[in-house]
Amino acid sequence: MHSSAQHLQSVVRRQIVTGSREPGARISEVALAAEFDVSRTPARTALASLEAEGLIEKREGRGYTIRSISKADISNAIAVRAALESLAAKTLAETGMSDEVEATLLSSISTTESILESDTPVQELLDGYHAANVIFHEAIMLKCGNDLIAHTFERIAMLPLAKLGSLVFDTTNPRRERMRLMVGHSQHVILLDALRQRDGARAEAMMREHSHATLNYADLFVRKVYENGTRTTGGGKS
Amino acid sequence: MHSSAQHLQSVVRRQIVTGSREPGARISEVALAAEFDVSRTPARTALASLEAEGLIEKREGRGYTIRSISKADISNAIAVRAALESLAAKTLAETGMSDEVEATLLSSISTTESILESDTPVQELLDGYHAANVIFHEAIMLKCGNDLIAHTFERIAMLPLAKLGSLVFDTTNPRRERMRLMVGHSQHVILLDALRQRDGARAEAMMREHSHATLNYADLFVRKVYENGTRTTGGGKS
DNA sequence: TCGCTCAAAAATGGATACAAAAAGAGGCTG
DNA sequence: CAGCCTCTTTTTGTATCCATTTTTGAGCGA
Repeated sequence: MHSSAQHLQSVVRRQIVTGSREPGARISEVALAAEFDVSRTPARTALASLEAEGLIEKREGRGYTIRSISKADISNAIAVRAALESLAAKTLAETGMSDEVEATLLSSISTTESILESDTPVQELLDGYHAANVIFHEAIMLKCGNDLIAHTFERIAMLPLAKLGSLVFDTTNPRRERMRLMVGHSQHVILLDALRQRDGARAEAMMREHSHATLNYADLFVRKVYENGTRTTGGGKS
Repeated sequence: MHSSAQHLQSVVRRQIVTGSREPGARISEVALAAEFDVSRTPARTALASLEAEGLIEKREGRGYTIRSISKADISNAIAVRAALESLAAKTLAETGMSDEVEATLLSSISTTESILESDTPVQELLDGYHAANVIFHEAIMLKCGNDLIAHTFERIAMLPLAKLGSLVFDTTNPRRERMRLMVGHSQHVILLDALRQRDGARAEAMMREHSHATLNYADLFVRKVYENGTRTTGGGKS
């Protein structure tokens, strides 16, 4: 089922977000085609798609170059995601969520609650929370009633750290991580309550705060990464 | 300098937004290629780009279909645009605008002010205001310091009525139109003031209100269009 | 030694040919 | 008469070839 072009796109995307491909490096159709032993056609398709995702840039007549992600890019991506997500929360609250969405959110919250209450090791804690977190946020973004939000989000989702799947963790400080996750969990609870009461303003404000926390944390994290080289976990399933 | 693919994309885009192409109709690569007497390669590129813009949808194994734009789609697009634009205003206020941006905004405001004070005919009034309005909003969106906002906006800008160039006017009621434009102008003035004072919260709130007015008006307009068939002006330069 | 020009090589955009897969229509069989 | 199977047509995905444009490098001249 995977066409050659989609396979290329997937592989190169992973190479870019994991840093296998140096930012600023150039990719040409011919080079990519030769590297994967396919013709230029799927290579061209893949590069066009990656450009639409914002991972590479097209230089007129000079091929594509890997975008180098700066601290500002990360902050920008989180800010945009926060704006979209708070709009989604507001919309969903005002239009009312379906029983299905409510069940999904509730299930996610139950999961994170039981995970946080248990005494699991850090890595397992992070993975479990991460999975439930993705479910929670995707349910809101994708089922909020404004399809354009989901559409827009998917277009920019591949930018590192903006993607839901790219939440960053500082495994060197388990206690603090656990606390941070508990705060996030409590915000999920409040969000669900606001959605149930169809309180658009409250849902919007809560989601905004929730995203803002992520931004603050990412900012701190980025500073560490750029200065000390701290590692990340909770990686990039697409 | 326009490549064949870009030309196709531009033409078909116009056909779609002007309604030349029936919503729901199918477009295949071969049909499009034959129609414009080009090969399938640029046709494929153009269709892929149009799909990224959200104007057409890809049905697996069944070609592309023209998306039919509903009232909800228009509201959704305006809501997303409002969220992005208020974020842009906030960002620009907090980071501080360059002298160049300030000059642009001031120039736009001067233009709309002189237009509104003069006694020009309706059509000329609308065209003049429209042009200045586009300059004002684009200056904020594109120069706010968050390039992802501009990038994101460009990806969704083609949805009818969400595009800056697609502001709608009800030419059957000139007095009311003039009043509406004056309100918009006054909001521009306030926005510039907030930006100058680097008051992010005020700039954000004002832009939100400004966009909200557009949404309300568009909602009213859409109702008319769908029920009475009122016409539009101020049309779609791309 | 520096700069200019011209040529060659490479890269992109477009055209076409080929294969595979899927949808539709029509006939065949139970 | 209905359901299924098959053949045809349509459509997509991929490979390759051609042309145009750009870049780079070498050589020559001042």
